[in-house]
Amino acid sequence: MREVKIFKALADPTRLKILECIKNEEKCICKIIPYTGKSQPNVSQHLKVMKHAGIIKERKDGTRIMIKATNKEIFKIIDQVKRIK
Amino acid sequence: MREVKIFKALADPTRLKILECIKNEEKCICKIIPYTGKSQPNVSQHLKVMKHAGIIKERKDGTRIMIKATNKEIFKIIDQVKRIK
DNA sequence: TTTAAATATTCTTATATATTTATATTTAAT
DNA sequence: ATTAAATATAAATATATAAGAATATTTAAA
Repeated sequence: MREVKIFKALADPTRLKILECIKNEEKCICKIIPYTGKSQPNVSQHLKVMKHAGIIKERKDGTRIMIKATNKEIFKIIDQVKRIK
Repeated sequence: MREVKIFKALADPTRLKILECIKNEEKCICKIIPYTGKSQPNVSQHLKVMKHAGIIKERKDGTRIMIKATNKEIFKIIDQVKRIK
């Protein structure tokens, strides 16, 4: 069930923070790490979860890896959930 | 973080099935149980999770408890996630 | 007021997930 | 070729969540 995988990917504060960080522009992982306040391996794991759910994708830029949302629709969904009720 | 709680409430196949069951009409828990194919205590726990997230509410009708979504917006959100990408 | 139906709670176990620490890999520049 | 920066992986641990089994509670009706 793909929906479940997507909802799970969104059901974590650190991952929502990462998405917030890449909401307006593609970002290097090295920028995402300090934004979340978490360790590098921890952020790496969270990115993996979102990658497997298909909600983010990456692009190599030398040593750096740039992350962006696969589909901007995901931000609308998050906003709708925030506004609910 | 209320969003996280809502996403967690949606991140489970049994709970999505329960929501699907009450999508069009308020339903008695006794109808929801066979629909999910899970045990009564298990369904009771899942309902509790969704109640605490604020996405469903209940109404007593004699011995029965009728369940419905607090806000129909939740179904739109689920549909959007299903259609993503 | 006892009984049966519907539902909740508690306890236990199994599994999944998040986090940390340590180490490995990759790439570009020297 | 070596090194440094960026990132990934692995292993260990802690915590959360799901599910089953047993029992308790509530309510209406007999």
